[in-house]
Amino acid sequence: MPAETKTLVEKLKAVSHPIRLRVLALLHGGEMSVCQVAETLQVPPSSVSEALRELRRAGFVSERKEGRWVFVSVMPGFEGNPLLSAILAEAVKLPESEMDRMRAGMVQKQAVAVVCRKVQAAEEKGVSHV
Amino acid sequence: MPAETKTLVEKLKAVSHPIRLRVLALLHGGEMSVCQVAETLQVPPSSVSEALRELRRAGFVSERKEGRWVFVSVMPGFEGNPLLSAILAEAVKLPESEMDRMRAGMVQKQAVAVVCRKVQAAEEKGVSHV
DNA sequence: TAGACATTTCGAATAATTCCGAAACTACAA
DNA sequence: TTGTAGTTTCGGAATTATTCGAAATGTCTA
Repeated sequence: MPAETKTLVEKLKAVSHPIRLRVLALLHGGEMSVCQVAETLQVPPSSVSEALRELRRAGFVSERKEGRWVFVSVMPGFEGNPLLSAILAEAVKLPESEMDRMRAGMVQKQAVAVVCRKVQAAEEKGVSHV
Repeated sequence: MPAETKTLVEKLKAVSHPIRLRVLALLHGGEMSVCQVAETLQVPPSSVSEALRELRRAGFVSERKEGRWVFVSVMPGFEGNPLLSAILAEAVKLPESEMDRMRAGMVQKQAVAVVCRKVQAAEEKGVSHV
């Protein structure tokens, strides 16, 4: 199997997944830190990290490190990428993406540090992540 | 998990596969029978049938029965579907799609019945399908 | 009707993915 | 330096996907 196919297949695989699609749609609304994404989607940070790894490999998101935080966003220039644009356009229409955006609105009203500490505290009390 | 997500995820999964992508790219060149696709891609008919089932479920191909043959093609009106159009545009660029198109050119010079009998005969002689 | 043919479904072995807690790693802060 | 917070990697059990031959199904033809 030639290398190029694998590349397109891998890109498509990267978005053939509920959480990864939600992450992509969420980032369409703007840059966020990993822990903000985890809090918004109500998913463990390790799962978000793995989702982001795949999306990064596919060339769909980029990252920016700032201190101990990693901020991720949709790859700059995605407007010129018809495949990614089409996927984003569909992904943001999903009902769970709308819910995620609502929750993101609340999350982003708080400082990054506050959000992330909250997640940690909830986990220590045994609050489950659906 | 809401139904709509599953739908988009399922669509993307349907094309996250080397053979299914090749089938889609091949059909972009025009309608073909299942056995013509199998002969062109050098893949067993049962595998092609399964690939087509997924693509049909995703709404990417449609079929037309004519006697004992089933002719499949890219869903009519796909030009108005940005997601499918973007996927097709990438898929037809793949090197193996170019090779498939070359082989398809030879396959289509012959009558459908001839092509399919040939496949059968080859299999009886133990010629392997890569 | 019997037989050939195109296609689909089934079975089952093998491989790949998914998921999340635990542990490791890194940068900051006291 | 010690601790803490954010992130990533690892382990490995559970689930799901892939593959193709064999068998089943429906259609044509002699």
